[in-house]
Amino acid sequence: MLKTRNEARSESSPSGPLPSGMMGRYEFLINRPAQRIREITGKTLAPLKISPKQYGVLATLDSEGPLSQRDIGEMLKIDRTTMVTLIDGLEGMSLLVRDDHPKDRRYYLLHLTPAGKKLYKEAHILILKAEEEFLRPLSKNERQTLRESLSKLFSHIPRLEGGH
Amino acid sequence: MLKTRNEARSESSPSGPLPSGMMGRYEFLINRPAQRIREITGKTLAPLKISPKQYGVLATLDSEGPLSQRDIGEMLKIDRTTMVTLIDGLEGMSLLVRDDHPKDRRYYLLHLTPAGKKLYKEAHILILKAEEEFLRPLSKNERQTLRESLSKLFSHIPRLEGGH
DNA sequence: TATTGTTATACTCTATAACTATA
DNA sequence: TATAGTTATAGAGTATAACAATA
Repeated sequence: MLKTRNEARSESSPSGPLPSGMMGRYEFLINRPAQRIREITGKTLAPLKISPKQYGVLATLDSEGPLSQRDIGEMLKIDRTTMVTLIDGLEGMSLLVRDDHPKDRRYYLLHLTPAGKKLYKEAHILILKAEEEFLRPLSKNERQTLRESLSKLFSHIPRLEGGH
Repeated sequence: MLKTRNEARSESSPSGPLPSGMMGRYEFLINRPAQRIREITGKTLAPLKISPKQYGVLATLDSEGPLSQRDIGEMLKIDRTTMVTLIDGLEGMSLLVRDDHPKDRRYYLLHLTPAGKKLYKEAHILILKAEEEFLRPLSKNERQTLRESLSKLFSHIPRLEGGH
């Protein structure tokens, strides 16, 4: 009996034996690659001591900053209370500063420090390598088509679904 | 200032303003749709009082059963200890039974009860509707291409990455 | 009264360690 | 010594509620 199972395991796909009843399910097909790229991204960024979410904050400030914590949270779909810890970490590493807003003292204007911009650039290069590793099974054409389909799915997700 | 932000929010995509620095990142593009289909699937199955993971167990047993808890866990990448609670729930709803294995008393052979098969069929229909809702932005061709690309990514994920 | 940021707390999900019974 | 299942526990991640300062 053990032998039977080992035979089934022996030389199938790298992911091991898969239930045929699940192979057609999009939720199944999309979630494991999603988990996989989260893993790869997390490991890739680990040497820089930032998390994938923190990379997202840096990238957002680099392209859109300065922004308030709320603004970033809305863009990246990260809760206000989660943002606090995230920004605390980045501020502690001197990658960004919390500037007072001149007109409305309720919120900050976050912007990257020179060190923050520098680290973001390094992180960006690592992220591209992580993507390359993730996408390795796909041709250039397949990658482009995948990106377009994911973008369509992404942009049709309603905001505030069960929201705050 | 608030006005500026509200303008930026006013009539963009349903997902709201997005950071241009993140729009090209596959991790970003894949994870939100992945989270979205988890949400849809969870809500869709809620009336049947089963979770998406439990649906996975039912589907796996329907197509591959009988199996041990370990077998199912390996196929669906669910930890042994998580399996216990999952199976407890399904057994409590009389959707499956834990039969003793005739040769090796260390493990069970799980198989669906008639009620389990019936509920699985109902759940399957709901799942197809959930997928339809999720995939609505894509044409038939795009859906097929997406499935193929995700399948390739899926099947190239190495087993036991940081594993047990 | 509403909003930004903060803190404390709770909850969900999952994994780790230790145990049992079997092999 | 190894494996299937179980239990208790701990951890990561995130959300909820209440609060302070400000508008």
